[in-house]
Amino acid sequence: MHELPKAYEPVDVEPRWYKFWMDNGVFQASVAPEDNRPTYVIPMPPPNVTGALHMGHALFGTIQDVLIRRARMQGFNTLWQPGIDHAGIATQTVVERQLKREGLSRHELGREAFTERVWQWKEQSGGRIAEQLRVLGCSADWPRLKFTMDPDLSRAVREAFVRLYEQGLIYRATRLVNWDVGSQTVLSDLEVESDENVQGELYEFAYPVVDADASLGATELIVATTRPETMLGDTAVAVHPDDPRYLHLHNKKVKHPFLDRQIPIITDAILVDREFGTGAVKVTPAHDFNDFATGKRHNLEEINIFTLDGKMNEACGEFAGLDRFEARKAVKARLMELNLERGSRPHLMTLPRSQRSGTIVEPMISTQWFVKAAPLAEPALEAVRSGQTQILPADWVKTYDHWLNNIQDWCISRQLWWGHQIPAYYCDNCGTVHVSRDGAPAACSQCGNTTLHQDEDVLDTWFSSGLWPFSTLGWPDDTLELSRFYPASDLATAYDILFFWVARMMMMGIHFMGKPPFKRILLHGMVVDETGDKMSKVKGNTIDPLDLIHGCNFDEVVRKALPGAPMAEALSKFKKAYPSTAQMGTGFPAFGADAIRFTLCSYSPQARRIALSPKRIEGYRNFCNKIYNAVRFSLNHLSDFQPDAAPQAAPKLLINRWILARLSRAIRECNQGVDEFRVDEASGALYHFFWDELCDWYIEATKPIFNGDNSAERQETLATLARVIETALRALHPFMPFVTEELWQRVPRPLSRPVSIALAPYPGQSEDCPDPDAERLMQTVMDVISVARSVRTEHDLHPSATVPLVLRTGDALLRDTLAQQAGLIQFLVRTADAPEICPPGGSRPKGSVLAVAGDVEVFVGLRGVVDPAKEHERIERGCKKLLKDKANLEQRLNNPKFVEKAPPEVVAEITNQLQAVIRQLQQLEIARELIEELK
RNA sequence: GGGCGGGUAGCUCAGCGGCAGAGCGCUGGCCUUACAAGCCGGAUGUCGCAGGUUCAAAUCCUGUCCCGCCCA
Repeated sequence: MHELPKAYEPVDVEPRWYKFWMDNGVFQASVAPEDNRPTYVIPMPPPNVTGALHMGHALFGTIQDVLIRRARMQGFNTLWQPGIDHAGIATQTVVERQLKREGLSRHELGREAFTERVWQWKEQSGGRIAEQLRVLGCSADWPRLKFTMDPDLSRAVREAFVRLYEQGLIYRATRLVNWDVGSQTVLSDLEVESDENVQGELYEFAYPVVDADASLGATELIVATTRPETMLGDTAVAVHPDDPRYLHLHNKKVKHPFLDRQIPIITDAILVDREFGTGAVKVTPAHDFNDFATGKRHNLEEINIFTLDGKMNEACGEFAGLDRFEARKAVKARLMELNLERGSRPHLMTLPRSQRSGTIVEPMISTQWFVKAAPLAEPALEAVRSGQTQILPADWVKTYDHWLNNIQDWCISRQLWWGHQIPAYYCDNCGTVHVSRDGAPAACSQCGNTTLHQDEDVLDTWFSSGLWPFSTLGWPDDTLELSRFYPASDLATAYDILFFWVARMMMMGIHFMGKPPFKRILLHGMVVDETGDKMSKVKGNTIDPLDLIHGCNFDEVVRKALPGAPMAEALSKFKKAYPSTAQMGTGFPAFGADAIRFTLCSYSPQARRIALSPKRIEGYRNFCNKIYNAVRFSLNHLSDFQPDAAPQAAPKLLINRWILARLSRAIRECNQGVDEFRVDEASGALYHFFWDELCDWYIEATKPIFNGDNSAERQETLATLARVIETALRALHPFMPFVTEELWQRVPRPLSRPVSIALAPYPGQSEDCPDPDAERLMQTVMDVISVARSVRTEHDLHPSATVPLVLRTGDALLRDTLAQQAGLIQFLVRTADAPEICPPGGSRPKGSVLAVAGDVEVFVGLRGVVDPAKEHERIERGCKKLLKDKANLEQRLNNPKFVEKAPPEVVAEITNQLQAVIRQLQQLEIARELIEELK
């Protein structure tokens, strides 16, 4: 085995091990009939086929990989089902844009040729994200990768559609829907986003009243609107029934100024808010959801005024052919000419925008397919209510309930060419609808006509993703996979797709499989920039995770984050979004996948926003290096060690007992953290153990032993070190798969271990060795050492200078312990000789400074090398703090209610603390006297 | 308008009844044979604001002010 370089270089190491895992089939779920291990299953949220890896993917990839790798090591038959989503609108848009560059449109190409083009594009550039997830270390079962348009998944989609149709849960209806003018398709409610507080205007104009009687009041009705152009589709004007201003107009009509139409004045208490605008509302039933409902109440005509691409249609008279925004100007100009304009004022409003195309969504009346949602929602609610499926963090249950309780029917048809074409066929003769799982029927069931055509539309992409947990396992066939891996164990995803995806999987899973699709739903936050802003191309604050893994200079990072912008501007925006990059020179070094992963794990998953700090990644890159060097040190001593040959007796040395106890504790915390979906606590426990305890204390403590001549102690320590290192690497592996595999392969380990750490047992109860006595005693030893070191530093002693040390305590057990650890103390405090350990009282060592560590008086010999003034300062500082503590404790104890009502153990604890403080104050008094002797 | 988060050290965040914590940054010293991507020390807080409950509140309750998200 070759020498390990001095610093860890992830770029050299990572690709090698990924290949090794793939070659050994480490990630593959087992379908062997005789395999009766319990299963652990995670369906991976399928990324869009158009997508490139972004920090959101890195986050879910990391979290799920931690869960799946630990479960795999724990002996579960694990399946992490990977996949890619065909992403209807997004993909179609990408290819249409490509065609546009060639001067073509999809209509010129025709449906078949266009779909062919999309498939070509998919084969070439789609799905690179799967490759990128591998760079991150994700241990999905890649040979099982599914694409939502694969033939088997398409079959599942058809089957689901037909069954729901047959059950009356899918229907076709003419409704007011959200029309995406940009993509020219209908959208579901969820795909419409609201732009809040958009600066608009509230525009007022007058409708002349037909046969007005001026003696009764106004002869015109002034309405206020934010969309003057929709007046071309007005079929009523509504006022509040009780509004005294308009009583004389009830049952009258107004005249449309541009169209040959009289419009009724109606009274409606639901639609009209008397305080808003003029208290009179124009009603456009075909283009506004509230107006649509009003229209239904009053039987109003619905007049469509727009074409599908957002222009005014033939119903608009002189305005026909204008774009909807031009039409607004034109209508206003004409109203002005006719002297009907009555004013305008600024108005903040909310605009509906397409999540996909970004254009303003137009409500339109249209015939579409819908899923009846309420009957599917009820069992999905019940599954969570009953605990069959658990949502973590539980805060989200309320949101889930609220949405499902108020769910609207789901519009599932889309006017796209890329997607699952709706399996509905219309008779060309009589129009009868036939829904069929196996293609067009030979003849119409009603009239016998043999020419039928299939519905042009495709299904909402989320319809197929809703089937994901079982369509990927072979449904509707009764497969081994389905019986073994459904329902899944955990679903982990960012909270933003709770409705889009999670709730729909719940509904579909329960409906088709009879059981909810997962036992737990784990919702985590979204990665945002270091200042808390959403990452976006517009802001120029996106970071490509691969740039963090492989390293990248900022010029290049910024070129990608804000394409086309001037470099200086882009760079300044980027650095503002990530203040900590100011300390990182000209670019990101190659942090490696492990560092990114550990960083993402270090954030609490329940935080809604995960503010990515590059400096934090650097810290965990350093941690990788720390692990690497700790193992490098260990290997210097362990190269010939073989654990199977060594005696397995429990260690006797305090330091060895202590580290095993601390390791146990860290593993317990880690397992508990992962179990509770607190990967931050889990990773934090291991970090703290490895760095602050294993490296800073244990490894240091082994040095005098390895350099000493006590062979029994050496052997015991070698065995313990080997065990601790190997166990710690296994515990860390789910978080940092690469560095742990790289090191584990070199570390002495039992012969029974498998080929890869990824298959080795995860540390757990079987290796638990609690030892609270060792922890307590070692803590005192550590405190003594820390206190002595503090004294040294505070008195400006050079680190290489040695000092005499006397330790006094009344506790005989402690004296024994300290005596046993004398070598360690000598080494870590740098004392001239072994410290002198004795009971309190008697003559004090001359020329010493006294400090206190719990029940131990620590005398550090400083005669002649120290400034008494400094010591005075140190003592005063200590006194001040102790006196404050003393006052605080006394105040509590002097309160009779506290003594009476607080739990006895709390009172005892406070009493003990007070006594300890008093003792320490007494000792500082002595320390003060000792100053004299320093001179 | 309804709902949900958040406001704790200079920054990013844990903690959610019993002595205010971590990482980074800051700072003093050190190339101590695993690691300077390091080691040994140190400083740092009206826990958004105002009330209340409690022996005890960053933590529970009420109100309030900011910030963010979702829904209508």
